[in-house]
Amino acid sequence: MSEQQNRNNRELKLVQEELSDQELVRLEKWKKLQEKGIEVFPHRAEITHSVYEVVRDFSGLSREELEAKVYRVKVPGRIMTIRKMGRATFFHIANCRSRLQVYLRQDVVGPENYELFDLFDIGDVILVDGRLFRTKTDELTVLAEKFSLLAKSFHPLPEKWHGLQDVELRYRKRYLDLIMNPETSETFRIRSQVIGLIRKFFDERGFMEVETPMMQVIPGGALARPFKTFHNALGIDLYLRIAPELYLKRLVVGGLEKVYEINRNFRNEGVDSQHNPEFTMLEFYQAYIDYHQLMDLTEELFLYLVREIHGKEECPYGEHIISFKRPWKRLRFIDAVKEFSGLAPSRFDDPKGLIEFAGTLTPDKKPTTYAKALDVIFDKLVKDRIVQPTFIINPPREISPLAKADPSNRDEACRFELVIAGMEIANAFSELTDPFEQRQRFEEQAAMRKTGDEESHLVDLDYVEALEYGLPPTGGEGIGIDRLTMILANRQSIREVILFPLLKPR
RNA sequence: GGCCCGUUAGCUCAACAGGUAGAGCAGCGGACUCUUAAUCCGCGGGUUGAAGGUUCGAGUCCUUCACGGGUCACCA
Repeated sequence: MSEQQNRNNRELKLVQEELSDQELVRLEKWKKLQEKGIEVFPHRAEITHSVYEVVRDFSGLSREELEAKVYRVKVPGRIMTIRKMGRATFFHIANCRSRLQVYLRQDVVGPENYELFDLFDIGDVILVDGRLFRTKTDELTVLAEKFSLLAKSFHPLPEKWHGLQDVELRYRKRYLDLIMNPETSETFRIRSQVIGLIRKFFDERGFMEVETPMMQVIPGGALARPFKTFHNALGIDLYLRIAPELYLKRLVVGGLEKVYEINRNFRNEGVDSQHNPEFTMLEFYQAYIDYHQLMDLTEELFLYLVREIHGKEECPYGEHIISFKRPWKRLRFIDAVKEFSGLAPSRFDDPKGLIEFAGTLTPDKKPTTYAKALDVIFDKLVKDRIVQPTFIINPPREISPLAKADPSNRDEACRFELVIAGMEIANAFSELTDPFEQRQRFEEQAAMRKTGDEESHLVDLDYVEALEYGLPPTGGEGIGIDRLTMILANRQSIREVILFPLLKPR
């Protein structure tokens, strides 16, 4: 049996079992194309430009320039619109970035080829071979001399004017979202830029990019519930990492004085517009600096990103304009709470009363200590009110088990959180390097765990042992890439900056 | 997990107070060689998310379930 017959006998069955009239029509067109001996899914295409490249490289040319010289292109793209007018047809092809008009004339391609185009649909990917010109309305257009099919599309595309609006469909079939909605591909282009620029920034400063375990025996470095899995051959429980922190600091002990990692973390917690179970984190560590120097470095990094991406030192976010001009506000945690919580100053002299008040804000998990009460108040009442980039410095030591205590006030940590648009974007500290103190802090955390605090830190003696070999003074910081991208791409939900956010299967 | 909202043609949306499920785009047929949300004439397309219930009659009211969005709780 020849390959051709084989193909014709293959059952025409799409994943979706009940087909609409439009899908049946497309299957019929596919059959007709095969009968004509046309390769519906060819192996390769000889192209000279992408749609984007045509638009980028030739938009500057005038009608006269395009007439004076022949600019020939072989450009692939997906058919997005078709306007047929008898023996001439205009249509647009697109890639994820740009659109290009094509002019098809019967007298140029011949009656047979012109008729063949009737078997092509909106959504098909085709190759157009022709020369560039400008229409009388001055639109850059390819006058097609040849065209061929690169892939048949068996389903109709969403509506051309409104695009794909259904949020659930946009996430489940992200490819349709990318085809139909230019804002979506623009968002992910920004995300890619953010990550590329971060690499450039740190590489230029002599940092080494590393990868540390995603599967860990003791999930440490943050306070969150982990995902659990099992390794068959070793017969041990493993956890997907909630943070790379403790491994990166082991590397600094090993003499890698400037390291960074951009990778996924996994936290088994709720899903909302700021949380996805897997999310991307940048963590970097630099020996011999403290958290004040980290603030300077952070300002430099963000300023670099926003300049490269937006060409200025600010960007819009929702109703706001976020300005990254230096220096950013540096506000002590306790002062932030006192200033923005709306509570009378005297209430902070009554720890018991404050703990009780904080308990009313989180009835499911009431704080037990003054430090935790302040943390709750900060989260519930303060964070949302901070819009411009602000370093919240020196939070309570008790909620910072991996940070150095401030020598001038042992109750505070040498740590900051960076808040922008009400979101925690970064978290950084002068790393706790004293193995004895680290062990004691772990044990305090273990005690809290016994009293039912599931999110206290686990004791990691292997890590303490690494500290016993000597970790030099080190500044370390984590930056949430998804949230950072939300800010820079002006998107209000984390699902808008993650290509395939977690959804329940249908 | 709690509460609120949503789910109608391939897509975007209508459908009063319970009374024959509609439009635009897309599709099909026809006209049209500079159109661009092309235009003009004609046609087809629905188990109204699922299952029950109330009613003479349910897209609409009630119950349960599924998925999604918002919000609160947990977390970054």
